[in-house]
Amino acid sequence: MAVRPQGLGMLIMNPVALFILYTESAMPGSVLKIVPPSDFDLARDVCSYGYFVLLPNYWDVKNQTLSRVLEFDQAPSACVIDQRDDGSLRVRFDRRLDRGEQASARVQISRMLNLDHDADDTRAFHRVDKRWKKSGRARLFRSPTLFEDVIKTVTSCNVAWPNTVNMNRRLCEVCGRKSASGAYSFPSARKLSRTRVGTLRGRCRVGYRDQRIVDLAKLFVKGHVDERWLADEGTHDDEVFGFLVTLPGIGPYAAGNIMQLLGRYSRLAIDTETIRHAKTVLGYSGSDAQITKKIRAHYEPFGEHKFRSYWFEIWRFYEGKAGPSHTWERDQVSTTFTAANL
DNA sequence: GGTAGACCTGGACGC
DNA sequence: GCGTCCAGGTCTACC
Repeated sequence: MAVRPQGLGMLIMNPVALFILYTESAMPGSVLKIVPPSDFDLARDVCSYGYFVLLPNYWDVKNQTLSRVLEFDQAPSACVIDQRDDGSLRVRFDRRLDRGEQASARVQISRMLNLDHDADDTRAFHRVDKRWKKSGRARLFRSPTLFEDVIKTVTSCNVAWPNTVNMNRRLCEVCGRKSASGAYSFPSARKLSRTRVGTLRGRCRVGYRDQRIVDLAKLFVKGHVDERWLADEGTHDDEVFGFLVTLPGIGPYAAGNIMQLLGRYSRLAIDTETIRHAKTVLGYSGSDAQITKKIRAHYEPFGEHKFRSYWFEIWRFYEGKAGPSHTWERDQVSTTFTAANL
């Protein structure tokens, strides 16, 4: 990959740019090759959900690569992921990984890119909703860990999108660990379980979410959130939803969103954005309660896939306003992401 | 079961 | 530059 010249001023102003230049000009670390399912498309499948613009994720529009820092027991490591002409993924790290770390990296990347979701899953979705067959959309981007997905969801509740962007940036900068290339990881559950609520409020600006984030982290550390059970096909969606709403800071919207991040698409995550979508795109009117009822009826035919049908409708609306999502510059998207701003 | 108000931040707005 | 208002989902108290 070619080294792209960048000004020193940009490096000073933008630590992510520093990371990109470093990783593209000198990759002293491990390189992994991952063979994804045949229908996987890095640009389309990364740029499919808003979390791809939240730190520590960084989508490099020019190079069409995903960069971020992954957490390992000993030390974090930054990586850059690109897709080769043969469809395989190349993952370059900023330091050498031992065998255990390489195995962990594969698990984290597989979760993040939804690589367990194979072509059969895609076909099943497209049989129910043919609108996305041509584009191939079926996967939704997520985090390397369920914990990060849960915290990102909590930081997206009751705030405008720019605040969510800032909270995640500060969580990484204040509580994350620095990689060899200078970029920060997303803080682990263990780290946040030991972080003072005053730090979260004062430095990360998470507001009243401070205690809830610490409590959530403690639940993860103590093993009270069993991802294996939550992701198990034998566990009914109602059981998962019922458990999630017992977690601090998780209400009906957040639980519905976490369910899709677990690969369970049978429920909607209805928020003000959904209502806006229903009014402006679907043409519904009435009180919020009436509109919510219409929304549920509208997506009911999509059954087990209804969240994806709903989400890709919203995503198409955003792309209609702002262009293809793989061309969205993070700083631009940080301030103009919701339909209210588009 | 339904509803009202508090929680907290940051942007928009008026002065 | 300052003060005020508002949006956003969850939680708690109350009816």
